[in-house]
Amino acid sequence: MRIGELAARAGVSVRALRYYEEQGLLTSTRSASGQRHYTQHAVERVTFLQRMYEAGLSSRTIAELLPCVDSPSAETSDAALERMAEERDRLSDHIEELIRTRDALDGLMATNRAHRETLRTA
Amino acid sequence: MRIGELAARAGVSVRALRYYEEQGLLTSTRSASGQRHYTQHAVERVTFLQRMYEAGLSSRTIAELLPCVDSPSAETSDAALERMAEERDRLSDHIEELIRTRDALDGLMATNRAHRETLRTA
DNA sequence: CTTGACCCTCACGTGGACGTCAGGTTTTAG
DNA sequence: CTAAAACCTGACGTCCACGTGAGGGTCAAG
Repeated sequence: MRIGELAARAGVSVRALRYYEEQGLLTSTRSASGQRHYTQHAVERVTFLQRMYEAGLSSRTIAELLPCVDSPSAETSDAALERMAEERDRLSDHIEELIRTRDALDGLMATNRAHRETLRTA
Repeated sequence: MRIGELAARAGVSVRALRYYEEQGLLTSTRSASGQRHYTQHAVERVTFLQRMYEAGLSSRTIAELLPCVDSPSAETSDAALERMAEERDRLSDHIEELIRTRDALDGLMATNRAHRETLRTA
């Protein structure tokens, strides 16, 4: 498929796909005229990339993880696996922090609603 | 206390505090010479702001929530409370997404380690 | 009374993941 | 065969939470 279709299927912009390639996160074969072509597999690759971005990883960091994704347990993936474990732990900490933040918001909302009840009863 | 001390206590930069004030998220009294002075309460205010930023809220969004924080159940906080509930839900969804991402990373790591075992045994 | 730490207000710089316009080629539908 | 739609490569624009000087007052200590 061409870049427009991949963009539609993966739910991202064409510009984003070109950017991913520029960052070494996504490869494509080129037709004689220079147009990018992708396989079905590219869709899940892009989904994976989106997931990593959402987790707060930078393009550079994602690039460091890719050997681990593409060729499991190759010699070169030693560092990648370590990096992945590192990012996983960072993500885990972040999740816990966000949960505490959600609790804080819940507390604030409860306080407000309690006050509201007080006013209505008075 | 002055701005330097608040920065140290809250663990943020002096620049950040001035920025928060510029965005209407933090107020200060000024001395005759124009220097900012804060009360103890400012420390927790800044901590709250940091928490909101970490949750992915923008300055504008945080500003919309503040009436709810400052004067619980005032007339003006109706919209604020609704906004807060909205952001809480958004945060909750985000947390779940991050957990799925962590699971994905765990799966990748497991696959890699399994391959590694296979290679060692062979 | 001077030195050094701290404070002030502009105001431009930064990094990252794209958005967007320019100017041109290629593919597809009719 | 033609026009629209889709694609290409630069390259500058955007947003946002600050970082970072520039240039100049302020305050406690010696």
